[in-house]
Amino acid sequence: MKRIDQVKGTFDQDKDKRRTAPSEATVKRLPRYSRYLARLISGGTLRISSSALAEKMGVTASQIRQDLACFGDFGQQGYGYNVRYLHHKISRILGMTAGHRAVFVGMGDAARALLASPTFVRGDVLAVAVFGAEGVGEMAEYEMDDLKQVLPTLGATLAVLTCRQGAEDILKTLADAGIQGVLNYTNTPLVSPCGEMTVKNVYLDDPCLLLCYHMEKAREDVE
Amino acid sequence: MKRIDQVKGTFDQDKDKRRTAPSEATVKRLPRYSRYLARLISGGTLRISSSALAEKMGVTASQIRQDLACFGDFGQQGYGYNVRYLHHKISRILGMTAGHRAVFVGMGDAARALLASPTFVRGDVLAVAVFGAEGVGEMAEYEMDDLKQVLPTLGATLAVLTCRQGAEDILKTLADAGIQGVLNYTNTPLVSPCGEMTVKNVYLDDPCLLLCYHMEKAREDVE
DNA sequence: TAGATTGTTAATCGATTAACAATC
DNA sequence: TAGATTGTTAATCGATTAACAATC
Repeated sequence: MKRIDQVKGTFDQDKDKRRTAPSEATVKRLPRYSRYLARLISGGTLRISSSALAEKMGVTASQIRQDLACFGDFGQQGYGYNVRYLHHKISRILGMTAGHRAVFVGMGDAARALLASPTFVRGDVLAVAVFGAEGVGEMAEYEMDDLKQVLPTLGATLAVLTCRQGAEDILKTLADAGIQGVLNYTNTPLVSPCGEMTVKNVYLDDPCLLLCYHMEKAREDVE
Repeated sequence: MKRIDQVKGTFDQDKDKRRTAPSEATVKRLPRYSRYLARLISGGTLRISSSALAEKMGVTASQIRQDLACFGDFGQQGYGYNVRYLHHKISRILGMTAGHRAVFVGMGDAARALLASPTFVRGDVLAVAVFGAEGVGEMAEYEMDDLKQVLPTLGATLAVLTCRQGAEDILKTLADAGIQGVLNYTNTPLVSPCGEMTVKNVYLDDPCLLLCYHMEKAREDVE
């Protein structure tokens, strides 16, 4: 990476400018920005300043600008940010324009809930098939045993796991088939078996635990 | 707080020792620690050192000790931490011993998934009733219209929202009935109407968006 | 042009890590 | 006692905020 830039020399310096790499904290804020911008779009708002956005997001204007500047120059001095353009850019950064196709292994409640979320309803990620359970909507349905055979034909990039058992074996099969991302709602924490695959373990009661902590604290603060 | 301590003077200094307040980052790690400790308990492990725990959690031993030291002295020099004791302490910190009772407003897929999570299965939080939908397990069922009337009789501390509409009005009713915490799985972001209530908006597709971002990045890193 | 607001640099703040005395 | 490992203090690192020149 460094070497390529050195070869390119100063010529590309202004186009392909060196930016500070986004921190994980920055990345985690992007979905919230994206959601709010989507609201603004449906509300017909055309432009927004970093300070207006900051107020709505409960952060500082500086932080908004810093966060966005990691990825590019999306705004315009004296004007602010074009809502549609910014939303589009963030969608792109979040990989929502990559044409992801998802397969579901099992169809637990978490999977159903995910299918009802904006990302799937809008079709940013497309649900193409389900294995070992009844599908929802237009998804193709397959037996669990057909996973290995059918998977390579689906052009899927990510998988959603809500199966009751065998998650480890299934993960291996998914990796072999070139699946690049796995959302694991199973109670078995999984570790990616190879560098080409990213695995995210989701713990549905986490928000509940954090809520309870904050409730506890709120009570203490009163005392 | 400060004034009370000043009145107490140095007498209580060692008992009620001044600790650094836990950061939000620290709090967010607690559920993971708790989950892993629960696993160790069922596996029969009696003690664990900060360095062993750190390795499993993918953090440093320093961080483990700092995180825990915010809340108390849970370990013992030369020994490490007693697994059961530490798990119990973290449960307590996370408010899991507070006897929380939850009511469900609606019974969407997210609510169902939550009911199947360890927190509810273990009974750390008790599901007592559902309004406007069919219940699961032992929950009492009520019409949505009965919310205002029945709520005060249930002794509920928190509410889980998966209703299709009217979330804002319902929130008001919940607040009036003294509900202290709300998990909102609705697509309408909610803001707490009063200081006694903590509201947590949950966005189910967030993990999916972050996964897609990391997939994108993983691909770029290869190039 | 004047006003507004960005992208960016420097200053501050907070969180993580390293180191070590205390002590089981 | 010797070895292990904590709780804690100091050093480092990174993220947030403030400030401002660039510029639309």
